Amino acid sequence: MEKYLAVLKEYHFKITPRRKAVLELFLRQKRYLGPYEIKQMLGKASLEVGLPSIYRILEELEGAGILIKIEHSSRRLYYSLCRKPHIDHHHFVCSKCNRVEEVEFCNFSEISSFIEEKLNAKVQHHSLRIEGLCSQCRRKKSL
Amino acid sequence: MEKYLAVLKEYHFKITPRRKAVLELFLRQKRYLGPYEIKQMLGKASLEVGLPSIYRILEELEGAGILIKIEHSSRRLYYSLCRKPHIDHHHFVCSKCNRVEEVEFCNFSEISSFIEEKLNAKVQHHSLRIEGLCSQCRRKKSL
DNA sequence: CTATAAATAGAAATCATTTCTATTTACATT
DNA sequence: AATGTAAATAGAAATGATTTCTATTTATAG
Ligand SMILES: [Mn+2]
Ligand SMILES: [Mn+2]
Ligand SMILES: [Zn+2]
Ligand SMILES: [Zn+2]
Repeated sequence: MEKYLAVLKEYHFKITPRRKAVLELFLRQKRYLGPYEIKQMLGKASLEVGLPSIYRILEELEGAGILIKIEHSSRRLYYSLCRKPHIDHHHFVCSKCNRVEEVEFCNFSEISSFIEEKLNAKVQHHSLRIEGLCSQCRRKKSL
Repeated sequence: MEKYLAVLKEYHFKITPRRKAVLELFLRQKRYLGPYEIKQMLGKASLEVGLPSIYRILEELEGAGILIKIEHSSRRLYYSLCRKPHIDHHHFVCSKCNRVEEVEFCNFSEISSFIEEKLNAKVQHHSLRIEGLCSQCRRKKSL
């Protein structure tokens, strides 16, 4: 937690109860959370936070490299703690239960240089999304 | 065109003026089009088509493998003709002008088996999005 | 030609996200 | 500790892409 508050200070963000509460939530729940879900969880802990504030805080934390965002195929936004900054964050999404897992492995350099040559473009970022059945759903399916 | 109408028949879709008009549009414009843009272009050609119809037709054509969809980071949907069915359709999106180009090259098998082992999951699909500057925007930037 | 299921238009609803503005708060500075 | 100020926030309202609903029209099989 202290580590993250320090990052916030670096970025000249004030340390507010809402920002701390959102951070704590992500530290406790080690998974992807959506804005409304976050509002509800904070509400249960008796901290009412407006949705616009939540959206803003999530964006700020993402900008500071604390959270990573995933645009789910349901077209909703989800965020989770960024365990390792400065590495690629790719995702495996279960097509059955929507669970999201991070994928670190990625051999991208070959594709990247292929594209720069073929399209004469400058590659900046890339993101890989893998869809399939997570271990749980895979098991259920075969029952 | 005949080729695509045959596919529609295969899928038991009726050949209607709207569906033909949408297909013709994609055959003429060799690029990604959004639903509203499509409505406007058809309107100029004096064929009024409701947006719900356009959304439905696009989904149907995608289901039949005629169109491919991209969920743009603007969170809007775009479609373009699928030149080669049964191959991966990955995308390069210009972060400046939003131009979309298809990327066929993809060495995915290594990542796929890594994930299946590591997560004990079953991989079904994958999509790769590369962002950067297209050749035109790259040139402008250096001017 | 007719019957019928599919396709369509248009209005309305949905709903995640964003914008706006008045009020409150963190915290740097006295 | 008190104060001033920019930043943060709530809440209401707007936005806007997409979807739903339903009455009407149409493609096409027989
Ligand atoms: Mn990567
Ligand atoms: Mn691929
Ligand atoms: Zn699952
Ligand atoms: Zn460009």
